[in-house]
Amino acid sequence: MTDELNRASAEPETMQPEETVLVGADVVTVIEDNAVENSAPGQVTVELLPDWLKPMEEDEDDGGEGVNRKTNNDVPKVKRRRGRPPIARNARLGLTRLDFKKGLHADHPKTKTVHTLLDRTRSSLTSGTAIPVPDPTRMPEVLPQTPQSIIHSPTSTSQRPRLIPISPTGDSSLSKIPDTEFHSPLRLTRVSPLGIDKSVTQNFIHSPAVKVGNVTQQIISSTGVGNDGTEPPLRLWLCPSLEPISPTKSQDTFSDQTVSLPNFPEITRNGTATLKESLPFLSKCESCGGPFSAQKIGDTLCYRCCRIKPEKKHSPPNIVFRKKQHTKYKKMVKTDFVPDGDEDEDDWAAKKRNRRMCRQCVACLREDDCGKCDFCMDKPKFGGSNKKRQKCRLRQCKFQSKLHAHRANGMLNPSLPRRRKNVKPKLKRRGRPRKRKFKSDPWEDDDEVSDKDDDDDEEDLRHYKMNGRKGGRRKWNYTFKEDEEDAFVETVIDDDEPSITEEDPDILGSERSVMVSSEMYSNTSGLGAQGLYYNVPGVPAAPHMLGSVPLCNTSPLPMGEVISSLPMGDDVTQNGFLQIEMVRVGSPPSHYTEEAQNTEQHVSEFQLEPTPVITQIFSLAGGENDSDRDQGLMELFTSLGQTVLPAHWVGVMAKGPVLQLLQCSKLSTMADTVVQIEKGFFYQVSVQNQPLLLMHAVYSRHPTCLETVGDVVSLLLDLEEMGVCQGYQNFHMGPPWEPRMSVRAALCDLLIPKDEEQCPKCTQPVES
DNA sequence: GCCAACGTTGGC
DNA sequence: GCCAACGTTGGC
Repeated sequence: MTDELNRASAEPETMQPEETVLVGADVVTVIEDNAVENSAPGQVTVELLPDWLKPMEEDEDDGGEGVNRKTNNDVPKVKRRRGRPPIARNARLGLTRLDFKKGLHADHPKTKTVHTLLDRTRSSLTSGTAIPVPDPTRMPEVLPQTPQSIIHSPTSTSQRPRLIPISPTGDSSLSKIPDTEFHSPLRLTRVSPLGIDKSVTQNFIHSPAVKVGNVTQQIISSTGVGNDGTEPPLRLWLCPSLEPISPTKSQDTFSDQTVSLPNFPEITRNGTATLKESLPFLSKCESCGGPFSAQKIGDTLCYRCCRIKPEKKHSPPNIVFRKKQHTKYKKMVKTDFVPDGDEDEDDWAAKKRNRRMCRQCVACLREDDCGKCDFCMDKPKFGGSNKKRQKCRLRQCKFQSKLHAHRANGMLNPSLPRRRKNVKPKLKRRGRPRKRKFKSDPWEDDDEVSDKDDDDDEEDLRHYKMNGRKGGRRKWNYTFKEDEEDAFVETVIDDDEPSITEEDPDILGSERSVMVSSEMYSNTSGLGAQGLYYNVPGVPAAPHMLGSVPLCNTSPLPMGEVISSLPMGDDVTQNGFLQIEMVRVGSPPSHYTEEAQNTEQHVSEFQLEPTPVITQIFSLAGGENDSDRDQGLMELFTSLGQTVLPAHWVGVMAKGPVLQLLQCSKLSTMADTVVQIEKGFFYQVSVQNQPLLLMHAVYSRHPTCLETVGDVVSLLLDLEEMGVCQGYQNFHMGPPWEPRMSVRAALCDLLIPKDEEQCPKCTQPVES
C-alpha cells in the first residue's frame, strides 16, 4: 500500500485512488491497514468499501474507535462510548489545518504524499493551468487501479447516495474529515450513471484541476457502473467528494454553479481564485443540451437553465456540506446527536449528561430527593434495592425526562390505569373514595385503588379521550362526549399548531397562552368578548360540590346544555363558580379534593401535559352590553396574549368584564386557581371556587392592581410556587358507613407553600 | 407499548 | 471505588 501511495504520488493527479487520504493522516492509516490485511496492494480501495458503508449504521452512536473497529464488521451492537468521541479531537485538529474558505486542508505532517499532491493541485490551480483537459491517454492508467472487486456492492455505492451527518464517531476514514459536517460517503457520492456519462462526455472539458481526492472516489464509483472498461475514465473527474462543497454563501463567485452543477463542485471551490478568470468557451448545456458560451470553468448549464435549476434545490447526493450552522445539524441527527468537532468536549459531556434536564423547571431545580417516591425508595440510601436506579420523581424534569415523556400519553388519559406493582402508597388518601371518573393522578394506583377500579375506569371512561404527544405540531381541542352516566371531555388534535411541549418550557408557556388566548378571543368575538364561559356539561355546578367534596356526576346533563344552577351575571365572577367550570376542563376538581395530599407529586409527574386548547365554548351569557367591556382589561388581555406567561396559564376574558387567568394544566398545583382581574385592575385569587382571603400573604407581595403584564406574570410565578391546602379529614361528618372526606378550616389559607400539605388552620382545626 | 431490571457511564 | 442516574432491553 505504501508503494501504492508512492506510486500514486508519482503519478499524475488522476492516479491516486488513495487520495481520499488527502485530508488527514488517519485516513492513510486506514488504508495502509487494509492493505496489509488484504495483501492486495492493487485492491486497497476494495477493502475500504465495507468500511465506508458501515458507518451509516454504526456511526450514530459509535465512539471514535471506528478505525480500530473496522474489522469488527460483525459486531451488531455498537458499544456506547464514554466521553467525547475521538473524532471530535481529530476534527478539531483537522480544523486547525483547514482552510475553510478554500476548502483545502493544510498539509499534515504524516501525509507526505497527500501534502505533495495537494500542493500540486494548488499549484495547478493557481498557475492558471486549471483548465484540466483530461488526457485520454492517462486515464486508462487509472482504471486498472480500480479492480472489479472494488465493486463490493455496486448498487449501494452508486444508488444509495445520501447525505449523512459527519459523525465524530465514524470509523470511516471519511468521518475524520474535519471540515465537513455533512458529507456523502465516498462511494456514495456518485450521481446517477447516466448523468455522469452525459456530463462527462459533454463537459469533460470543464473538468476541474485535478484534485487527488477526486480520483479515488471516482474510481470507486465508476467501477460500480462501468465494469467493462468502457466507462469513460473521464468519470474520474466527476463528483469530487472529499472536498466539501456548500451551496451556501461560502461559494462566493460560484455559488450558483455549486448548486446547479453538482458534478463540478470541485471547480467551484478550488477554482474560485483563478478558474473564473478563464475565457469563455463554447459548451453544451447539461440541462437543455443547447450550446452556450461558458463563462467559466464548471459552467455546464446555459444561462437559462442556470436560472431555473437552483430553484429546484435538488440536492445532489454527492454534494458535501461543509459545516456551517449547528441548527441544521441538530435537526438532521435527531436529538441524540453526537457533537462534531466544534463541540467542546466538556460541553458535549454536559449535554449528554443533562439532556434529560431542562435545568429550568421546578423539578430540575429541586436538589433533594423526596424520599417517598418509588424511585427514591429504590435508592440504597433509602433502603431500596437500587433496581430502578432512577432519579427522584420530583426531580424528573418536566420537559426533558424520558419518564415524563413516556408517561405523557398515559397520564394524559386519566382513565388509563397505571399499575405500579412495586410502589407502595406513600400517602394515605383521605376522605371518600376517589371518583374514578376523573382520576388523573397515577399515584392513585399506588394506594388502595384496586384493579377493579382500573377496569371500571377503562369501561366508564371509554369515551374519555385525551391525546397528546411529546412533540410535533398539534394542538388540543376538547370536545365533550357523554356516556351513560357521565359526560366527558374528549380531546382531538389538530396538526397545525405548534406543540412545544418538550422543547422549551418558556416557549411552551408563552406560545400556548398566546394561542389559547387569541383563539378564545376570536371565537367569541361574535358573542362579545365579555361573554366567555368555559363550561363542561355534566359537571355539577353547585358550589357545595367543591372543596372537600369530590365532584360526582350522577345526573349528567346533556352536552352543551346550560347548567341551570350556574350563577349568571356578575355572580359568575364573584363567587368563583365560573372558575370551577373552567377548571373542570383541564383538571377534575375531584383530584384535588380527594388526593390533594399528592399534589406535589402529582405536579411533578405530570406537568408535561401540554396545555389544552379549549375550542368548545359555551356561553351562558345572554345579551351583553357595552358596559361589560373594559378597554383597559382588553388591552391587558391582548398584551397577555402576546406575552410569555408561565406555562399553561392562559388569559380569558369573561363576562363582568373580568380578565381571568387560568392554569390550564391539571398538573399544576394551580390548576384550581384562578386569578380574576376586574375593572380597575383589581384582582382576586380564587382557589377551588373559594376566594383567597385578602389577608393572604400573596396579596401583600403584589400590587393591589395588576395593571401591567409584568404584574400579572409576577403573580402567576408566585402562585406557581404554591400549592393548595389539603384540608383535614373530618371524622365527624356523616354516618360512619360513608366515606370520610377532607374539609378545610373556615379560614383556610387555601394556598400554601408547595412543600406543605396543610395550612396552619387546617393543621389544627377548631372543631365546632 | 410499557416498564422493571440492569448495564453502563460520568462525576466525585 | 462509590454513587447517581441515563439508556437499553427483555418480558409482559
